[in-house]
Amino acid sequence: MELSDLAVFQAVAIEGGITKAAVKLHRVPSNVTARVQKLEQELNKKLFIREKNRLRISPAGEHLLGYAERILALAKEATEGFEKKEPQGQLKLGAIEMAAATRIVKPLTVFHREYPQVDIVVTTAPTGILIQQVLSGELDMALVSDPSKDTRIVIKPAYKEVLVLVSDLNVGPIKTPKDLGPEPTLLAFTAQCAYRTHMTNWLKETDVMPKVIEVNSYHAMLSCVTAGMGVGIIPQGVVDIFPFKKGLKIHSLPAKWRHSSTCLIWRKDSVKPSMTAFSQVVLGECLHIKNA
Amino acid sequence: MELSDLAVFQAVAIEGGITKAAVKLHRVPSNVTARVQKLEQELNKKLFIREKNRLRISPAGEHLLGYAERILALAKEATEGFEKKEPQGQLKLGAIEMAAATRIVKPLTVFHREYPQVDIVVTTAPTGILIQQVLSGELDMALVSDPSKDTRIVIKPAYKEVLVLVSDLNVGPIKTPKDLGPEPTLLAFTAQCAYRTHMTNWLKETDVMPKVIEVNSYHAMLSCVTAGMGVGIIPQGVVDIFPFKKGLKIHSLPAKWRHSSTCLIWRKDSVKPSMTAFSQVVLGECLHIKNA
DNA sequence: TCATAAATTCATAATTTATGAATTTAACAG
DNA sequence: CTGTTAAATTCATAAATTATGAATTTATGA
Repeated sequence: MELSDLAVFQAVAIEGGITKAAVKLHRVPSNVTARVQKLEQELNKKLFIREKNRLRISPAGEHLLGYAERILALAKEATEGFEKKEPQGQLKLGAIEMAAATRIVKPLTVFHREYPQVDIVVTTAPTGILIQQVLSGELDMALVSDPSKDTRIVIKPAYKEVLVLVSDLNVGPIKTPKDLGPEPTLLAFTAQCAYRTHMTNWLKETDVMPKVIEVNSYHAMLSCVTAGMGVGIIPQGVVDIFPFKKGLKIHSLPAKWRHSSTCLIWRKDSVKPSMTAFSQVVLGECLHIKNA
Repeated sequence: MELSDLAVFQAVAIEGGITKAAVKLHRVPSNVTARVQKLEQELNKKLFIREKNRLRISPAGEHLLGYAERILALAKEATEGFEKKEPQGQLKLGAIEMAAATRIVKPLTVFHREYPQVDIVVTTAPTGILIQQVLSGELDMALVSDPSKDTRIVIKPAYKEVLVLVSDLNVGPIKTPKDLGPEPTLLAFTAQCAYRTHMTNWLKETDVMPKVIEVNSYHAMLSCVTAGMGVGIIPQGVVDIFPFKKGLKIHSLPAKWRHSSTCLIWRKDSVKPSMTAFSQVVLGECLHIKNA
């Protein structure tokens, strides 16, 4: 069964005869007969009742006619709807843990209020993984930290993050890696995390090799820091929303390691309306924050 | 664009490649490539983004994929749903004026309560017209009076009607046509009305030729009779529901002309579930009435 | 550098669809 | 009763579409 079969069948049903349908379809009557017969044979159902050289639709025909109308209408909508620029469908977003916890909340709220018909899916992962997923099409867009240039990808800086070192209250001031002691314990995310890379690069300057405990949740990490398990590196914005921040001591990093840029990225060649709309919301939101 | 094109496209999108789709569809990869390209050319849209000998779905492809899923699901439902015996769709009923006013009300109520998904359309017309419409397929079923046999039609007697002569209160007893006076006025329906035929046949027995006023509404007719415009022939059942029946005098007809049978008819060759269900409701209802 | 994997191109085979002439069947007009 | 018209159908064949397999291209990875 093909769409053209349904169109022929529908024409016969609506026009009420092979000849009239043939005229309407600009085909020859024998062809219309043959296609109806082919359909009937395929479905093993008489679609029309033949009587006195006339056709009358049968109950099975009525059944099919209802579907034919719906199917053909959908097909028409599909072929004609390509130019629609309304955001719709699914929007697959990725974000680093930090952005998912703080930055993404406002734009998500605004976007969903503006375009409730878009189904949003947010997943979190470290920057490296997110970039791969955007490249492979698993994700439409992602908020990542300091992505390296890639000709296939559009990179729009969205938020400036200030990274800080956090420790428990008993630790003295930390200015250089040496201040962490001989074998410091670092609480950090998975190795692909850009912030962790910042931290270890800083420590490498003075050949300090930390013992790393991987904790893939900021809340868990900060709780561990509060409990004196070690130090962590983290954006200031996350500390601000941590409920027990009074138990934390915050240390500035040297200017070289202090900054990080959270960027919105997407593939150059796969842009759909919902993506344009989301980027406008994020970047607009962003300007607003910067200006405030 | 054909359903098979959409199926091929969908397989490529879901399987994530020409080769895998070809395996799934039991086709050769070159064929799958060709069909995707044909679709792309037809729609004038790139459905996939080609990169490094791999395919990734494009925004236009995602758009089409959503429709393809819906269209193919509908097509499947259409081909598989022929055996469904649930009443559904439209049920086109016809009834003579008398049945529409009285008999059909109860079964219609019961049927609609039982099968609310069926769209009922009721039209009224005289018996002769109704039979034609059932034969031509314009109507699925009809309630008509005393239909003559027809091999194409199933006839099920549903109600026994008792016909009576009605006049205003000033008229004396009517036993024979002569009692109507020299040139009586008959209030009646259109000429195709079976009851009117009964009446004129009775009058022919004694060569009385009435003057006929056509009134195609029982209420109007009875009102005219009450006003003394003439006499009418009508089923007892209609008189019973006439609000001003106190203004009417009712005269029995001789046994030969007294009876009429209201029958449910339909074409032998066009039976659908909603028709079976409706006939059961009417005929069951009927038994119930007879037994009471 | 070679082997592998995926998509594509292209010539050709297989299948499907369209056409036109001839035939069948019923309604209708004279 | 006969010829005319109108509709659907049958059938042989032409036209178009779709499927196949061999060869080619392009990127990946050992």
